[in-house]
Amino acid sequence: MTPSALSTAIRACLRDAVAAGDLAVSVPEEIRVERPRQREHGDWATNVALQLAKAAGRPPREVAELLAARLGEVPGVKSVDVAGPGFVNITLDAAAAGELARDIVEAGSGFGRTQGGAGQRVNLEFVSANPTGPLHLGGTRWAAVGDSLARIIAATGADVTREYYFNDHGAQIDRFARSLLARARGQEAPEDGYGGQYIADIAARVIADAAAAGEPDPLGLPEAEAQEVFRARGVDLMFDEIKTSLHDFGVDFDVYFHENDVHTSGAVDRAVTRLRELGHIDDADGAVWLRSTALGDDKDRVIIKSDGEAAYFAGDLAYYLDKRERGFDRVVIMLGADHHGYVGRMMAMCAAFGDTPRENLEILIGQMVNLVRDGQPVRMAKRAGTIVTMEDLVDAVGVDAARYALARSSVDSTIDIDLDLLVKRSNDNPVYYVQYAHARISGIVRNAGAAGVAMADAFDPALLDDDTEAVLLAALGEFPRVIAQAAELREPHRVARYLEELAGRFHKWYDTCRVTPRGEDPVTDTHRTRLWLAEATRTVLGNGLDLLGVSAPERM
RNA sequence: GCGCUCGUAGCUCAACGGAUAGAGCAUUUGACUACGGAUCAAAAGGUUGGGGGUUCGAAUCCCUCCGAGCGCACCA
Repeated sequence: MTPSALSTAIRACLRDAVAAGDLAVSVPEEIRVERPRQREHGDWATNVALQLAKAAGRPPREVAELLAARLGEVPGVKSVDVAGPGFVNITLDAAAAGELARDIVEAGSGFGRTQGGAGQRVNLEFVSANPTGPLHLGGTRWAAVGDSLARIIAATGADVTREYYFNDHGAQIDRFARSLLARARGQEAPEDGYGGQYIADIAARVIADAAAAGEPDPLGLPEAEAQEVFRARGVDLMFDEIKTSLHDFGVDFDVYFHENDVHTSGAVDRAVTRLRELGHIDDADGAVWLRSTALGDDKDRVIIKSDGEAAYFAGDLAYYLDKRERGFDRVVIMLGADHHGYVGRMMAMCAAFGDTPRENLEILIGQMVNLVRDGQPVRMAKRAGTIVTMEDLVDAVGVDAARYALARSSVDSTIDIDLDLLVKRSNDNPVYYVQYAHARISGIVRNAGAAGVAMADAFDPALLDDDTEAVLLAALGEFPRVIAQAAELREPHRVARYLEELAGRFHKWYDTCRVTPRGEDPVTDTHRTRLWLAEATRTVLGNGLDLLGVSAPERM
């Protein structure tokens, strides 16, 4: 019996109680069924009695008793207990619980997918790092978390587009170009420019590419033209490098949106016109302003500067409108904590367009990644060239370990990465624990074939009566809800944490229950049925790892 | 000064407002005739930064103080 089936049964019991006049409350639409922390409390528990007690005007325990009496009659329910202030603890028949193993195997890669997000069109923007240098650890975190989140939201039936806002317009790109040019001439990076080996590499490639194409040496051009060559070619090379790094990291975007486009296409003008019609524009001091204070922002924002140039924020306006016009009803943007100051104006903009903040536009703020060496924080600086890049991290621990380590923590917490420690003791990463469980089951399945244990010969869920099996089955049954919750809360780390727990349940079960007979012992239906459970576990581990963009190895 | 985010075991981190706050690493002790020991069993480790409040119940919500990070441009 699945948690959702149990939840439905509980609702039916409560309605019966109301119909019989035993209880005077309105039955909630959704009843939470959760796994108790303590195993002794049964397979599942609900606190619905505690929640209904006040409305019913009865002590919680009395409501719980009413529910327990009816629930005990439901087929598949073995026993029901009332505990503590009014929790209802439920234990299922082994057979009813064990059916889940077959359901999972039959659902295969589809197990865990739901339809709660069906019909939603979600645009998820993440990374969006400027093409002035390679991706650093912060961008790497958003790549891992954002891509996983995209997979998770898609698993709830929503249509998800991954998008990268490519900032190829403005002053920092000019600084990047000047830095390249300076390096190509053998000079120091400008005061406000960028340093590091990659600048030298790219500068050299710009010159080499020009020579290969039979173009004049950029260094021989007049200053402005030379800088333009280094700007255009340098940005392209840098961006290709970023794309390649992301691809190697298992992250591919559906749309790379160029900031330049909103400025050249007239999109900014259209957005301003629209806002003017809606009455949110002020003209003052020769500039055009969004009157965002009226919509909750700290201060009004300049859109068009008094020199006639569009402010950076103008691009945001046009870009948001563009996403909405492309049909996305949910625009989600992941930003680092250093950009949290944008939230106010972005939400005000959303409201100005007549949309609903936090519904049509969501901004997820993630905390920073600190680089640590010998227990001491190391500051990363592009100019000094002391950045640790995505490729450094991947070189140190590999894609799987890197993605997992970054995705298993809530983005609300800053995380510390000690590269030296990771290289030395890469087995610290819990990803190996989860992957090992998957590989171990794969080994079992290989051995089972050789030992003559075949799933096709039998499936008798009542034989899954060991305590470790009840615990494992309960964990397996939670998978769809874990995904749904991770999607709803935008918290991919829940999937990782769940997998660690599931792997733990599996390892404990493995220690207690054999799938293939020992020595010359005969093959029984118990072995065959356990093979179903092993396969079900492997399915869920594999599906879960896939949501994190981590491989599920058959051997390690 | 104002604002946002955060403060949980020695370390890195979990915990829809729920029961005795949990894992991993590190430490200590067991299980190697092992379906893969990258495992399992057990011990130890906490006033959830301090103090108030809300309620059947608070790490979680509210107030306040302390501490940390990050923001507060007609820069991008």
